Amino acid sequence: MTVRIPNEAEMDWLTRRAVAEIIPYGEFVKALKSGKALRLKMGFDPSAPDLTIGHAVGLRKLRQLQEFGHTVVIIVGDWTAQIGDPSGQSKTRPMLTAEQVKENAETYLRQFFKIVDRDRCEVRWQSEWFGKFGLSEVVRLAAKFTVAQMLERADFAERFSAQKPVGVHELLYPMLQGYDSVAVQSDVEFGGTDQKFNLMVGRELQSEAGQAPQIVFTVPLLVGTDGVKMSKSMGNYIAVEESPSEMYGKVMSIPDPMIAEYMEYVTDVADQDVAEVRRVVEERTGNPRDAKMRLAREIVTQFHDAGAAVEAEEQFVRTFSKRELPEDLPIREVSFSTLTSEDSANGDGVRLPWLLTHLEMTASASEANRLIKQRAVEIDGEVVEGARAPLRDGMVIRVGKHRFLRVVDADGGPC
RNA sequence: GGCGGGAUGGCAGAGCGGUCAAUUGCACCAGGCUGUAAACUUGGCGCCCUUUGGGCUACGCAGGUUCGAAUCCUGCUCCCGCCA
Repeated sequence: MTVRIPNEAEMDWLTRRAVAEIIPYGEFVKALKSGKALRLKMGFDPSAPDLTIGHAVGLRKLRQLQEFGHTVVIIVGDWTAQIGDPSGQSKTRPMLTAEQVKENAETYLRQFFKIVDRDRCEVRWQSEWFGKFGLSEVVRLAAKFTVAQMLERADFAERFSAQKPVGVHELLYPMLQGYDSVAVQSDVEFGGTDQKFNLMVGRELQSEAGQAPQIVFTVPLLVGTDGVKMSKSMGNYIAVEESPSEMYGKVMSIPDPMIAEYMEYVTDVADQDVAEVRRVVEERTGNPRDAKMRLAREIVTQFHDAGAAVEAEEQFVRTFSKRELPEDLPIREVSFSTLTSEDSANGDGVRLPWLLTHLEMTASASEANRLIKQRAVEIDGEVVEGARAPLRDGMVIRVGKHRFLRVVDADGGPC
């Protein structure tokens, strides 16, 4: 496999766009110019299987470097997953079983290879080396660090001074991750800015082991769709496997000040254009919505394709701007006669709260009741007033802005 | 090992014998306004029902005191801190 040396513009793109920090910067530039195939390490915890476009920031960088002939080494953190990465966590995570880890890892890799080129990637499991580790090795590894060093980590220090628990096993996390670098002989390790400490530990252990210390490459963290840190638990993320229309819609819901940032980090939109968008948003010289629509198209195109992006946009305009029904209205077939008998319907039809809950459009009948009272439920375009409504084959129920359903009679006709 | 503090709805955090399905903030949902932005504003936010009402289940777990307990007592479980 031949390595191509980036020209000046490419070098600039590689080392500046969507980059937080490269330590040491000079080494990295030198390494890219050396013509040597680099081993680009990235680890992941198979604890949270959904990849988000936040992860895509780093993965895109890996992909770009693959195009120049470098090799990605992805580490499946099957041991560290059992600890749970303490980075940015306010509390310790529950440990996972071996089966869960395996399953999660598969899911993760499937998504990972949507961005990263599988042919120029090496998949390594931590158990390859940690499986053979004995207590003496663990002690030897731990002996290389002091408690004070570990407490340099911002999140450990914060938790410690806030009198929140810090598990002893958590101190092991950075060491294990660092040792991975020794095991796979990595040249560069990638991670979010919150990973900096862990990545630096790798450098330390590599020089101890007589290897050239890896270059640390951090990418910025993408904030969530609500403007705060993107995380699974907040539900404010956009998954890479999301459907085109979901993805498009979620992008449209991000706050304006984040548009330029998203563009810079997860798209290839030219720097000048990103700067222009930033200016438009700040100075309010145009409608930021247009910039956001472009961003949404770019993102959908990247994770699906251009056709899907156009379609998602049409769908979006139709449903939300024009308030019409979406084209790909979900359809639910139910037997009207069963519904009628189960609900002891009378001449006025079935009880709506019960029906909505039965159709899983609302979590409970109480919730449905509230929504009806708040005039948030429509049937065939009419706001629902009463508690009962007649069934009609093909009726369209809408709850709030986002929930739609076309109900079709499974009995095949009026009952 | 000793001493002390605590466990309340998604989170934070009030309540300390009845008026508590439980103050408040955040998060969330819905209506209005809009660009599914922000800001603002209104309502809501345990479950079920024939819904200006009724019923059921809930304040770590198990018992007890009482006409009545999230609130008092006993035991258990778990968490946190300090000292050793």
